[in-house]
Amino acid sequence: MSPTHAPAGAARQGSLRELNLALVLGRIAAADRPPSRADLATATGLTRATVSAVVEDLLAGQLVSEADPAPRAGAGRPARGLVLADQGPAGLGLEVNVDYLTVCVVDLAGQVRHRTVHRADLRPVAPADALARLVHLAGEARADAARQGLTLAGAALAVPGLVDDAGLVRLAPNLGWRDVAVPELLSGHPPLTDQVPGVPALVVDNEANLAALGELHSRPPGPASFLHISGEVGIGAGIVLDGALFRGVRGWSGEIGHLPVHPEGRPCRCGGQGCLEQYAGQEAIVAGAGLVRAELPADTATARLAELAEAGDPAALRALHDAGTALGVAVAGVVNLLDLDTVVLGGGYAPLAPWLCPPVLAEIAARVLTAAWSPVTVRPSTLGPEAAAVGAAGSVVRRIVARPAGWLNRSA
Amino acid sequence: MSPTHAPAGAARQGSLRELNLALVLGRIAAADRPPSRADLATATGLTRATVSAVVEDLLAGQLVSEADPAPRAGAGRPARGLVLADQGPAGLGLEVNVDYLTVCVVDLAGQVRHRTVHRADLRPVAPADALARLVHLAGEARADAARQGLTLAGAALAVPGLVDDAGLVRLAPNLGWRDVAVPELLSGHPPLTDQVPGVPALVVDNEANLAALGELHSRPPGPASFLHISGEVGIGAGIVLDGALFRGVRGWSGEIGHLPVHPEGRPCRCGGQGCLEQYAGQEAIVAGAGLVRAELPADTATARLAELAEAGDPAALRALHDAGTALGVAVAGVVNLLDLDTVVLGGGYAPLAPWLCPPVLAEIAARVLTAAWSPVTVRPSTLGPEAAAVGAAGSVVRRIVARPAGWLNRSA
DNA sequence: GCAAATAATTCAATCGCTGAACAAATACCT
DNA sequence: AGGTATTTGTTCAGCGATTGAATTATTTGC
Repeated sequence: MSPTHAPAGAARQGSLRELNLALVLGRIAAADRPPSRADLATATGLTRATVSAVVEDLLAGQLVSEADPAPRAGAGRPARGLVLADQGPAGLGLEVNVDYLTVCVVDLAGQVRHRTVHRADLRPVAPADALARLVHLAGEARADAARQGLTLAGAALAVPGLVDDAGLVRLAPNLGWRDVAVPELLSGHPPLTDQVPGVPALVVDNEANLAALGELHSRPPGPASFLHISGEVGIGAGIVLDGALFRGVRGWSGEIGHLPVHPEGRPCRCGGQGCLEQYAGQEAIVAGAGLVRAELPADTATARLAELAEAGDPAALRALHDAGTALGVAVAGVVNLLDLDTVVLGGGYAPLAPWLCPPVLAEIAARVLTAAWSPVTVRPSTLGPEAAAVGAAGSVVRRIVARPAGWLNRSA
Repeated sequence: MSPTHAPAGAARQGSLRELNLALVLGRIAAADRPPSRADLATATGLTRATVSAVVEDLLAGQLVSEADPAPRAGAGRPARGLVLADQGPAGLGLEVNVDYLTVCVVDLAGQVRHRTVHRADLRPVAPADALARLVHLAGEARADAARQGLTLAGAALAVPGLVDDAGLVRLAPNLGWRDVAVPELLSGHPPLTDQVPGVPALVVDNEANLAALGELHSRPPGPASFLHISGEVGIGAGIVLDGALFRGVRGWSGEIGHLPVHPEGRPCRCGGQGCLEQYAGQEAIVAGAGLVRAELPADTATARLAELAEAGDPAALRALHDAGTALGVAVAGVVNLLDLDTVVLGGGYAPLAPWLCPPVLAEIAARVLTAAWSPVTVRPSTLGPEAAAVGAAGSVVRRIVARPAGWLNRSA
């Protein structure tokens, strides 16, 4: 079952065009300046004739459009720049979290073209009702997208929990969800998006995974391999290796919160002992800072911590240092194992990064075998709290960019 | 820098044939019975005409050969079975370790066609001299291969240490090597193998990585994602994800030996504290069992431990249990992070597996969040102590199977 | 206003896959 | 024993996609 990089299927005549469509479109997407057909020809190694034919297909399919001629020095016929279309396919990103619902639409270029955040405590809400609200918001988003000339080609939903390949949410502890079959609950509602071959109608994935994807495709493009840690009540990690999210054998990778950092330490609700979550989770930091969590709305806990730390509160500083140290121990292990050079602190960790990074870096320096030769960067996420929803929508459009043939053949 | 799965280069006319050569050859390699051209056509989705043309190329290039017609029930013209050629390209595998040198030749089918083990204490030998001995053994291997109709198409060298992309051994502590530029030291010697386009003349890699590759390609084929742990004096891991070795950003992945298992515990020679190696490395087990390591040749320490454990020696059993527990803590963290379902104990751990597996499994059961839904298998390596050399040679032939066009175009 | 330069398109040639017809070789049936 | 059904493998015209050279298009510099 492991042909080791052998091509997936038969290479027929049409595969050539599919590959070159993806190649050319990928170059247009990756370029920092609208390239001309001639630029693309030299960049890809194809002839200008082929590039022209490929671009014609892409133009007809509303995947790219011609930009105004970029000013260029020297003689010669001016080039016509090609950019990703701002009309055409777009991705729908959804997120259910403890205290908000988010819906957003991202176009091919990665621009957020629509965004709704609906604040509400979702814990007492039944999953079916929460999803119904989401469907309503998604309907509005779709209408707004249509007004802007965008077609929703697929959707992705971020959930703070363990998700199955089939979209079954096995366990989302902080949301109180257990064995929630999302596709099934959605089957009574109108479809969220149009149907496009090669693009799944709805992908359900872990919030941390999708946030990592958002980071991967943010501008400027991040590194191809990194660890993205979302610190909320639980701690999740998205692992991006060689430009692709690594989901694990069953799609449950990234449970860094249950990495043992003190094997004989505090018992954890997972049944283990000394898990990272017990030392660097939101509750642990809040308690360490002497705050009473019950008095704080969940979404303001980290803001309050940042305030206190900013003001020099010793208990808060101490709590953040301890959490950073525990996090650093776990991260050092991961870096030793995977040889990553970048760690991104996201979610609730992002605003606390100024206080978390130093102890994390200290542990890395002390514990990573190769730290002397290859420095490890630890930095906060560049995306805001909606990273997961944006990453979800982005994963849809990245799929179209990576394999545009499906979109182009949608009506045929 | 992250085109996210975009094809590497331009898809020209010839790419089609290259892809289909790889597709068909991969099927032949993966089949458990010699397939006919018709079988391949249905399996790949290509037409029989195309398969015939592709197979003709493969036959001409000595990559496959026709087997005697396999007996088949029913009417019809008998099929001609296709098997990987036992003459043609082969891979050269080399290993330098503390107390032996190994050279072996593996053919396309994965059969070991030549093997030499040269026992000697390599620690007092200068790297250049050790490599010179290896070159001599490789020359004999090449001659033997030629007598068997095999052409060496590339070589891979396993080293117990951190290796650079360029073949620079940064650090091999137990061997006493530091910044050894292997390709440079070899440049004065005659070439180890023939030159084949697309196959590097010599790959230098970590022993644990290559042992994991050996496991991946062993018969019967293992899972596509697993963790292979080589327990020697140091502890190294090879991480195989989706059928490919994950080498990390700089090629230094797998340093599981320095995963912190007791962050405030015993100091480690890496500068950290409480690294796994201090609790589950060979020295720790030997000391825990009350043995004096200096009195044992390095290569007999594990054999002696296994003897004692077999005999029920309490100190040995206790030492193995403690080591297994520490190993289990580390493995549980890795499984939580990567969601792997198989862990292979190799190297010095293989003979000790009967005593190590139970505590490892116990820690996994207690600490892995998803253990209830997805059992994790922990088993000893099926390959012997020469796993790394065999894996090294195998990596060469797998590369040819994965991209046969290079071999076929070698003379053109 | 003309030549040089660069961009993009057109077109015959070529390569490799497809699909159908055909040839080859065996088992089953009468 | 002979004929038919069945399956394997090959041959060949057709076609889609890329190539490379020639051609057209559009601008700068002299």
